[in-house]
Amino acid sequence: MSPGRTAETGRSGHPTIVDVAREAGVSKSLVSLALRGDSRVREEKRRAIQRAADRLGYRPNAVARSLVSRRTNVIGVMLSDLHNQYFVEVVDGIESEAHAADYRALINTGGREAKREFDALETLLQLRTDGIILAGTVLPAPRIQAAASAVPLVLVARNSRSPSIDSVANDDRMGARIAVEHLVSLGHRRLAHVDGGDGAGAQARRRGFLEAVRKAGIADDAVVVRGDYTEAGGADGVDRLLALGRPPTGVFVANDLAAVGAMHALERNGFAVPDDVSVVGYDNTALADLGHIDLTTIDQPRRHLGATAVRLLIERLDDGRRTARHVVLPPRLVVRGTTAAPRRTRRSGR
Amino acid sequence: MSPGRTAETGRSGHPTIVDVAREAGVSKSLVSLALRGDSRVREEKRRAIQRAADRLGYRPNAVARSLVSRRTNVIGVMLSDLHNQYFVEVVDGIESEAHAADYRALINTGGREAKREFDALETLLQLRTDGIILAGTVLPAPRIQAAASAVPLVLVARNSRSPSIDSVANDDRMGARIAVEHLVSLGHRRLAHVDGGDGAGAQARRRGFLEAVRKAGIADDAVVVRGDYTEAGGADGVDRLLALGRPPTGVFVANDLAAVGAMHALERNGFAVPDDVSVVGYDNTALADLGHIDLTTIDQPRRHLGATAVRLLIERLDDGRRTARHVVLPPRLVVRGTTAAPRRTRRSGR
DNA sequence: ATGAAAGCGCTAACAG
DNA sequence: CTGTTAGCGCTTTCAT
Repeated sequence: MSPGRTAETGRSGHPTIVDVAREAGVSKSLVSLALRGDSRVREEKRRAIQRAADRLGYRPNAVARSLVSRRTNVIGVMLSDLHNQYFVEVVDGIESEAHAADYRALINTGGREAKREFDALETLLQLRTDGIILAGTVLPAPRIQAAASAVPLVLVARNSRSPSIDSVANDDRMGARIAVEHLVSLGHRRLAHVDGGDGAGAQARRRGFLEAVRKAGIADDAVVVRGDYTEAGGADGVDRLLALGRPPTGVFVANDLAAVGAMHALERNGFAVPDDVSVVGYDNTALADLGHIDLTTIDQPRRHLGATAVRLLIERLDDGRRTARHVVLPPRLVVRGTTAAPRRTRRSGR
Repeated sequence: MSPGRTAETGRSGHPTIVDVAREAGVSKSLVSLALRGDSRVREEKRRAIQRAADRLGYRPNAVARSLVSRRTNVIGVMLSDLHNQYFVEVVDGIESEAHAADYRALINTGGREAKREFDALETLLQLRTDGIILAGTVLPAPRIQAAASAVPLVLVARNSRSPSIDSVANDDRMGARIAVEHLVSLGHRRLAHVDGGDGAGAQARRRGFLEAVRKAGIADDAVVVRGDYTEAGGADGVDRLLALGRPPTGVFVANDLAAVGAMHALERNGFAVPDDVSVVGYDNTALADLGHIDLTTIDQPRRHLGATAVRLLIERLDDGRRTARHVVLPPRLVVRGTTAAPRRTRRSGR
């Protein structure tokens, strides 16, 4: 059907470098050099070879190329969970940085199940990806350690206990402190934290909250209730909080999704946000930016997190770094409509 | 450091089949057979070889294996945009179905930019993935056609014009009809549609809306205004709608995100949802299920869409199908809190 | 049941 | 500048 499809192309269907060589009347090594733009091939020949390749619809076989060059030029990314909006932007950062360094990123997910995550990681390992990024994994440390001994590996959003593995994370403790400081500066003195249970970073956020209220001298009026990173977790946390009596005027919730649940529960119980209670979330996901929600939250530099992970890999791959690095990126406050001064403090005119 | 790391492992770092053969005192072909569980290898030998492999930490090199077997056992997935929650669940379906058929799925994204999508697709092609799934791509038809001539390929959420390419999609027209029928059955007679511009499936949804209002005999009171698949698009659409005067009592918005924007705009203009105006979205994303939002919407069987795409691929890969198939999956209504009978029709007691 | 040899498509010395 | 020769790590006849 298509023109120029007359040449034989081997039984695999795809034309190979040998087909191109025959078509152009040169040796296959010359084709190899020419196609990769080697300077010692005469321009005229190079063009002729390129034309022959185009005529045949030749496409380099990355598999064969990788086998001999011993590098795939791909960075494998194992994501625990794509449903978490958070990781999507991390991936953005990974892809653009990888692209800039002439690597491609290939993604895999494990759905927060150790077994599936293990398979996903193993796949990447067998594929001989040049480096691996593990984002938000629930894999046990020894497994990660073992993988890291076979290929450069960096952990995103999980502090590596073993100091030998590269990692890049957000400073969750600082983020929690910033949230509290914001509420305090608004005049709030009675604060609560609906925590993230044992989700990633939840412990650090809890600790940051505690530190900050202590520093502000309002620790006696502060309370932490259990929650998790889901909408229901946030709502339940608020219910638990309200059952304690003496409701706070400001609530810091472990993440945005839970904060939305918390707001809903608050309103259901007759508390207006932010008039009666101010709410601060964490992560600055797309959710927080919805007009309906308009949530004050703590932003993590997600794209930057992803880009940094790639850079760490490349430092090992191309620059020969051998010792581990642990990068911690600072979060930042994004003020929206769910925080305001507490009622009793507000001036009537405003 | 680690025990058993004394054996030589070739200069590439990873032990190979040859290392295992030497360690076990057999030939490399026997190792190859044994490791893949071939029945003509004596059980005793098989175990000895397996032990040798474990001792060395041998891990098969998928690159080498693919080169000779001419298959990679991977399905490449090019996703236009991970930010769209919609695709995430499609991926779930893809991954689980692929896994069940002993394939792995590797994902790539193109960010809705033709240039980047092209690169992503080319990467998958050079990697010689056994099949390719294109989900929500903006790539021009000829490009897709060309790729499809090199490898089995299926389109998700985009009807292939060229009847030679497999596709699986949602019946958007039917979905729109169902939305209208729901509103009509509630008693609404004055309907509007904030459309999705030229987003994927937007045209079909618009057409379905028009068909349904015609069939219900309320076409004269129906209006379509332009919007797009974003929150702002939905809000702007409502503004445009209200500017027309004579507001509708029911609005069908092109997707959930835009519906949220529409609701916000409606409320900003003093219309209560659903008391004054009912709103129906499309896609049934996680957003719609939030307590705060609680949006009536049309559900697409997303996981099923993804799983079907994999099945279509496998039919070609393993069952030798040669002619194209176009699968269309039916959507379904999910009633939540944003739809109710129009005010003037409601009985006072209720 | 096991081993020897050939070769997948490509790159990389090494010669001319 | 260009062609020849070896492999990369693995599977696969084909002998034994």
